[in-house]
Amino acid sequence: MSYGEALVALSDPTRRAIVEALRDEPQPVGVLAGRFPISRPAISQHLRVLSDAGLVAADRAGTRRIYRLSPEGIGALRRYLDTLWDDALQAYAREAHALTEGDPDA
Amino acid sequence: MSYGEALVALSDPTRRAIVEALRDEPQPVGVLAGRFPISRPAISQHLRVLSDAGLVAADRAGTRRIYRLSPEGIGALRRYLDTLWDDALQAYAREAHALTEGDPDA
DNA sequence: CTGGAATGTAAGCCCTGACTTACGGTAAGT
DNA sequence: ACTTACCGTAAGTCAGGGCTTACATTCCAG
Repeated sequence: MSYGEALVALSDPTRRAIVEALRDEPQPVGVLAGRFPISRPAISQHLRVLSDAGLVAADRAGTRRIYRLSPEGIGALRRYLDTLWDDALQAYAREAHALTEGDPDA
Repeated sequence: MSYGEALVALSDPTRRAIVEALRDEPQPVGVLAGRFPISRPAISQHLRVLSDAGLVAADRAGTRRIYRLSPEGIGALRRYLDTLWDDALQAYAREAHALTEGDPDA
């Protein structure tokens, strides 16, 4: 049950933008920082949060660290939402049934 | 593209707990507030955020408001994560391919 | 129509977290 | 070995959001 960290990580718009940037291709921190109006350390801190949530991962290439999307955290979040989706549909179905049938409890 | 609001809404642990409580069955605000160690107005504020994100919806029953899960926001978030999942798998496949083949670019 | 129950809203406090600058550490180049 | 590039970490600042109390609103009961 680690989807909580992933949700916190993706709640920040800057971190979502970082994820969006990594959708195209893996990128080192410096290049990534160049795409945003904030400092490089701030990007590093965001990458730390995203990494802890299992949403991104880094591959070392000399002194550089190439970050890429990681299926780990994304998959966990996806599985959680799938079950939540099922429950939401059941609630919706009961609602529709109650309205058409006029049956308040069963 | 309203999954941003949903992510912000679900980033709070109390709001996630409210969603979990609503998975069992729709509940009025008062009953819902009884399950948490915070005040009732705080619950109302959380429900407001969840409602704006399309994660929950309310049905009026007299002076009560019965809240339930709503497929709207959950579905939007699910669709976004599906596409992100695909891109993450592609990145992972390229990574594995590069390692086994030793081909750094193509 | 008056009383009370159930809920949303307003104003204010306080703490978490996002950002900055400064610094430390590691790897490549000469 | 020295320098330079690239990156993570530490400490401090400041705005945003979650919580509370107080108030406004709506609906049913009598």
